[in-house]
Amino acid sequence: MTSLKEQLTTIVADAFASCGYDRKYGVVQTSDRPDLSQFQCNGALAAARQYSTNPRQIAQAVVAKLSTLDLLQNVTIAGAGFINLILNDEFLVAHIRKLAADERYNCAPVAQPRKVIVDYGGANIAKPLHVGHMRPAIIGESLKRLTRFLGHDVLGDVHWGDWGLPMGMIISELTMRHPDWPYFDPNHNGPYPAESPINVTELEELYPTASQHTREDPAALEAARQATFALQNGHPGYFALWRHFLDVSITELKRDYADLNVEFDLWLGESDTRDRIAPLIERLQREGYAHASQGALIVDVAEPEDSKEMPPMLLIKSDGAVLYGTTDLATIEQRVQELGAELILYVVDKRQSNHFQQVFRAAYKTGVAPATVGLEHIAFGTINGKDGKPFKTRAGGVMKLRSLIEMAVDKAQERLAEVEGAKNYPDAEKAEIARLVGMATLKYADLMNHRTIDYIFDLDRFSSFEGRTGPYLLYTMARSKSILRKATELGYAFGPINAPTNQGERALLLKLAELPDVLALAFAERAPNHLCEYAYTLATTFNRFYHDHHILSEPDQTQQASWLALADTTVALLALVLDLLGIQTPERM
RNA sequence: GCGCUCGUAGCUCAGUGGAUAGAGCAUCGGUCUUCGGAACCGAGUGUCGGGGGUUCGAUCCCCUCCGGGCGCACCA
Repeated sequence: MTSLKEQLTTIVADAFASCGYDRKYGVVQTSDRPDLSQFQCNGALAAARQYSTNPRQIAQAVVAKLSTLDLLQNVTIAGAGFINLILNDEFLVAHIRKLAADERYNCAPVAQPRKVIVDYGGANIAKPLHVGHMRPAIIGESLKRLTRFLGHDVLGDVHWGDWGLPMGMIISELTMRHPDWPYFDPNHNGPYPAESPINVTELEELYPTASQHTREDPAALEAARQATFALQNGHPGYFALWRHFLDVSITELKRDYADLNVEFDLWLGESDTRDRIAPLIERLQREGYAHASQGALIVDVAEPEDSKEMPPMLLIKSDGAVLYGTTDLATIEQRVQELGAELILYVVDKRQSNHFQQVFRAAYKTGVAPATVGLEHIAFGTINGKDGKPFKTRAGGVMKLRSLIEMAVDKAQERLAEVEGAKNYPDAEKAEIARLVGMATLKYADLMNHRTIDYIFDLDRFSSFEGRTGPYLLYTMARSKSILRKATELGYAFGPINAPTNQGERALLLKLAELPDVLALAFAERAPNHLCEYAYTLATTFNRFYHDHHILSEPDQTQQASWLALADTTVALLALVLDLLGIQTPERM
C-alpha cells in the first residue's frame, strides 16, 4: 500500500507520459491552497521550459486525461498552470478504511532494508548525564525508532566515552590520593580486589576535580597522559581499576537512560575496539596510509579541491596514546565487519563536524569503510538559556540531566494538581502521569525544533497545556481515550468509517492519510521535527472534528460507529507518532 | 585569517524554485448548562538581514556585504 500522494503521483505521471511528456513532471503534493484543492501538481510549469510551450497548454492536455478518472471528483487548472486535484469521497474513505485496518497504517516497509547503526549516546564513563546529553539521546532515540519502523534493520549503540584522557585523569588522581592501593603497586602479584574501591558518588566527584587539576597544573596533565597511555597499553593495575569505573558508572548511566525512555541495543564503548587498534594501525602504516608527523602518527585526509584547510587525522599522539578519532575508525571497522553495517548515523553535537569529516574521509580512503557504506554526521545544536548562552544552573554550573527532568516533572505535577478530574487519582498514578507529562514536555520541545538549530530552553513555555507542546498532545489523546473507553463500556460499535459529510471530517481523513509521507520525509532528512509538526496538526484537526461532532450522543448508530472508528484510528496514529518520538502517553490525565 | 552555520511577525520557531510566506505564544474579540473548557472559532501585524545575479518565477540556488553562533591535529 502506498500513500495517497504516491498513488496520485503515479496517476498524474501516467497522464503526463501519455501526453508525450516526461513522467517526472507528475509529482503531486499536498495543496498549498486548501481552499482550492486537496492536492496539486506543478509539473506543467516546469515542463513548459523543456518543451518550449505554454504551461497551461500542457496542463490542459494532462487534465483532459485525468478528467476521465473516477477517483477524482474534480480536476482544474489554476493560475499559470497549476493542476488542482480533489478526490472522490468514496475513494478517500476506501483508502482510510484500509489504513484503519492495517497495523502499519498504510506505511509499507522499505523495499530494500539496510543495516543501520545509530550511534547516539555520547555518555562518558565516570560522569553523570547532564543537559548536554539530552539532545543526542532524544534525537537519536527518535531516529532509531523511525528507521526501525520503516523496516530497516537497526541497532542503537551508546558508544561510551571510556578510553580517552578522562580515564587517565581519574587514574592519576587516584594515584595521588591512594598511593597505597594495590592497583598502583608495580610489585603486586595475583588478582586485584573484586569490589570497587570507590562508589559512584565518589567517582562522579573525582572527574571534575581531576579535570580541574589538569587544567591548572601542567604536571597533573602530564601524569594523566601517561596514565592514559599506560591504560591503553595494558597496565594491569590501571586496567583492573578502570574496570571498576565501568561497573560502577554504567549501572548509573543505564538508569539515567531508562528514565529518558532511551534504550540501546549495544552498550559498547571506545574501549571495545582496543584489540583492533594495533592491527589496524599496523595495516595503515604498511599500506602507506599512515605516516609520522611532528612526533605523531597521522592520516592525511586533505583533498586538492578543498576550499579550506583540512588537518590530518591523528591516529597516535606524540605521547603514544590514541585519540577518539582512532577508536572511531576502529569502531567503523568493527561495525562493518562484525555487524554488516551499511549506514551509520552519528547523532553528535554539530561542533564536531570537522572531526567527523576527518574520520569519514580516513575510513573511505583506507578501506575501513567500503564506498557503499553510508557514514553521516547527524549534527544538532545546543540548548541555550534565555540569555542565548549555553544552558546552566543558576549558579552557573553544568546542570545534571536528572535535575532537568525533576524540574519538568515538578512543573507537570503543579499543573496536574489544578485539574478537577485528576484530584481523585491514586497518588502513584498521579506521580506517574506527572512523570510522563514532564518527559513529554522536554522531548517534544526538543524535537519540534529542527535539530541543527540552537534553541532557548523555556520550561514555562514548553510545559504549557496550550499550543505546540507535549502536554497538549497528551491531553488530546487522554480526552479521546476517555470517549473511546466510555463507548466500549456502553457496547457501542466501532466502524466502518463512512464517507465524510463535511470539510472537518474530510480534512481529518486527508490528514490521517499523510502519515507515510511524513515518515518518509522525516527519515530522508533525518529530522524528527516533521513528526512533531504532523502530530500537532493531526491533533488540532482532530480537536476541531471532536468539537463539531458529539460522538457519544449521536443518534444515528452508523454515523456514531464511523466516528468512533475515526477517533480510534486518530488516537492510534498519534500514539504511533509519539512513540516514534520516544514519548510515552498516559491512559488518562 | 580560513571554514561551517544561522538571520522569517512583538517573542519562540516552522517552511518551500511557484498561487495569498505559516504556526504557537502574547494581544483583542467570540463559542459554551464541558461526549474531559487543559477545548474550539475569529482578528491584526512581515523590506523572509542589505545589495546584486540565475530563472517565466527566488524567502529558497549563486555572488557579495552586514550581524550572531561555532570550529580550525596531539581534549572528547
